[in-house]
Amino acid sequence: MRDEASIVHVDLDAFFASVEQRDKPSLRGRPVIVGGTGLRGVVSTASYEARAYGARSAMSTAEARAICPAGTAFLSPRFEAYRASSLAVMAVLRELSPLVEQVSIDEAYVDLRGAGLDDLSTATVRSVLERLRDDVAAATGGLSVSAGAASSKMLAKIGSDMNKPAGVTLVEPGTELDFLAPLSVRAISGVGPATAARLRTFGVETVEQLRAMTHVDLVSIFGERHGHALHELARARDDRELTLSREAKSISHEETFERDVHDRAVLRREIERIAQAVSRRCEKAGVFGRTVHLKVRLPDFSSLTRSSTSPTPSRDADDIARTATRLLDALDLPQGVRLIGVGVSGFVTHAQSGLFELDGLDDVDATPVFPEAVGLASAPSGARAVRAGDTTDDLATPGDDPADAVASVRESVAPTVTTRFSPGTAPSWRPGMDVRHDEHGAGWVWGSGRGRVTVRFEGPLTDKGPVRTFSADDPALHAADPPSWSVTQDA
DNA sequence: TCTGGGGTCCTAGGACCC
DNA sequence: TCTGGGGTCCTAGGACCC
Repeated sequence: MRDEASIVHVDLDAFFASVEQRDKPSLRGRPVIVGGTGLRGVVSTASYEARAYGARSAMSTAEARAICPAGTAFLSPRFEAYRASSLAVMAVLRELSPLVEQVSIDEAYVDLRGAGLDDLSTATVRSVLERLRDDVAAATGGLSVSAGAASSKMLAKIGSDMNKPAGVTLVEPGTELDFLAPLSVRAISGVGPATAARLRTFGVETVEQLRAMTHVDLVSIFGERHGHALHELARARDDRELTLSREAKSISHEETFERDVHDRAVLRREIERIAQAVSRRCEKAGVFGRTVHLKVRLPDFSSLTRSSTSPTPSRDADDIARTATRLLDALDLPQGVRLIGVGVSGFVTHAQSGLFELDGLDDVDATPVFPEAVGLASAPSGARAVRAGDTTDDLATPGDDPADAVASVRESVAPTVTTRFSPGTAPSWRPGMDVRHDEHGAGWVWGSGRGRVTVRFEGPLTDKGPVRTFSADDPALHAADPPSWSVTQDA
């Protein structure tokens, strides 16, 4: 917590609806709802006229239709228009101070310590807020913002919400504890419906009451991080600085069906479509992901998530769809599906560089090598790159033993050789490489690490999942008869 | 009137390593 | 032969935010 009110939170009022009213004069003064307009749509933003009838964000559009009068406009969002206005607002903020944290399309923090002001007295800060409100209106054709200034992020945010719309609130330094005391615990960042309900069971509804709970109790009820945060924030202790830039950690897309879907062919087609959208966005962001996520929401609104991490980063739509479909196929879905979503995380900025993180170069000898093995790795500049689809023969200098070639490539550049197996024909088995669980279908063998062999199967191997690891001295690996597996090209 | 879509962060358990 | 504790990675689920 600072000793001056130099953190500002800026929040656009009824943003989406206000943009619509600005752009279409016929909507001004009328109730406007922006959001999903389908059977299962929800309200993103309700104009203040619509709020007068009880419409709220996150309410189902069906309910909003029931309570709003005839003449209410129900509009689908126009994100391009909102983004343009958002950019204009952020530019105004950056003009004031370069220290801006954009939280969402309609919200940002500004650190006035970067504004080059002569002083940070409450009088100065108040006039800065008022000018900011006018500058935003001028830059956006009349959009209205509310702003709060305080000694911390939490209090600035609470402040910006207190006098909406177009209100400016300054929490005077020194008054933080009194300001916070009578507020609902919901005012504290990180207290949502579940935490509030839990606190209510202890008779705690206000921040003042929350302060009476001990640190020990809060941590034991809510866990280390959350419990500690509650204890500190209730006392207005908040030293969070602005996060000026942030890199995306995941990219996902999901869609709710108008009616629950029971047909798996429909689900698979939807996964393909969504994977294409996710793939395009990864491309735009310049990232490749190692983990693919599948999300399924059931008709009872419960949801299932499954994920799969591969040593090989990718953003290829077919790769993503294949993995997500495999995860889907392992689910039993007798009730049908309400929503399906696909996401990617574990980003790297270059395809396949993740392999270097997967496996060190210190255990080459422990790695079984097949002449047919397909290398999947990339090399630092100057070294021989091993591409997907390379075989060990490709890696070998003519006349050399391919196994030596792979070993040398591994030593110099490629930490891992991935080999795909399928059951059937003549085995290329050797000690240390047992894949005798052939009743479970095809799998990948990672010849990785310290005398161990890791096998990842396409489907669930056991109820514990698709991975099994064998240690080098596992008797199964040294059994007399080799299992019937053969190596095939991993396209 | 039934509940969107985009994210982030945390927890807990298991596997594995040291 | 038994025992321990910390750290990392992965997975699943849940809370929260806008």
